[in-house]
Amino acid sequence: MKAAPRAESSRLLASLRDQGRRVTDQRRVILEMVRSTDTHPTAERVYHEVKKRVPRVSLGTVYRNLKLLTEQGLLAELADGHYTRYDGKVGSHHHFRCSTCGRIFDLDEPLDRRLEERVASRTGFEVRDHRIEFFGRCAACARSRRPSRRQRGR
Amino acid sequence: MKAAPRAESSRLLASLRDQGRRVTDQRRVILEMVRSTDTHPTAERVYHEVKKRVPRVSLGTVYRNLKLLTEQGLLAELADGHYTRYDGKVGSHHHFRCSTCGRIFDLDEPLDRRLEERVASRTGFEVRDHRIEFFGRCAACARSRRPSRRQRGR
DNA sequence: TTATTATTAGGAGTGATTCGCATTACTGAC
DNA sequence: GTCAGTAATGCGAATCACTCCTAATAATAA
Repeated sequence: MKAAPRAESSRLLASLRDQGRRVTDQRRVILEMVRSTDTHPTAERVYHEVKKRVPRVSLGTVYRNLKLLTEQGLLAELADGHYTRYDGKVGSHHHFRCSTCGRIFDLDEPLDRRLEERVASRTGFEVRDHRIEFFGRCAACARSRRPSRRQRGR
Repeated sequence: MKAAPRAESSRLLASLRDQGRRVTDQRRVILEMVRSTDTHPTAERVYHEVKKRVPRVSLGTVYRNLKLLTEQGLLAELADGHYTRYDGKVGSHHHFRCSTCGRIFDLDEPLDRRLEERVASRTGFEVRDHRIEFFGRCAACARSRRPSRRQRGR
């Protein structure tokens, strides 16, 4: 887990306080945890990580706060079949999903807004955003011919 | 529901038979139902539609067959938060998701394979496919300012 | 410090999906 | 056509991610 962008997280949490919400340890640590990694963790995984710093935290609290933080735009959700994954990187970006090990990688491929305009003019829809999901095998899995680490794990 | 592409479905089911699976009414009707619509139905919705033609069908059978047909590549799955949706259009194509009414529309925007090559060369991953998801409001919802039909429905 | 009230822990509840198993019904061999 | 073998079904029970309820706790404002 990379160094947590604490200052940035504090600023974000301050915006919560302005809306009458409170800043608890649980809430702060959950936000920092998700923002400090690019592994798109599930709620269960966030729970286990947060528990290391806040041992009394409950799973329900993790779910509740992930939901709240997502609603507030501080986190993003990623539907992944059985689980919901959370993404600390809130701005538009693309993903690569390894079909062997199941990991999801961030890509820094630039967004092409012209795509949105084209779809908008062809369909008459209001297009606000788009996201590309690439599929295949990540470098590690391609090399080993076996799932490299955790298999389709959380 | 559009006219079902029966002949085509039969051909697909024949490929199942070659693998030692059997072609039952339930299986055939489920495949035809999903392939005959572009509404990306949930299992529950498939169940209700199929029941009209095969009244004794059970929900478990619908789930079992949707899964099987997906594994055989005759259908595709679409993770949609709470539900799994099914797509009878198996080839690569893009989607537009209306954030007001929740409907998912097929787009005929062409695939740009150069994107895949670019990601592959930048990351060292084996890129096999990609899919773009556009977000916004569909024409009907944009017009009415209210969810136009079923709200985030199945 | 105190009052107010959002938040929490923990457990019960929910809802989509899967599983187990007795029964049914394709299919191929005779 | 009959029969054996076995895939598939129906139905209820089980699973599992997630949400909800409630009494207890703790952040905040005065």
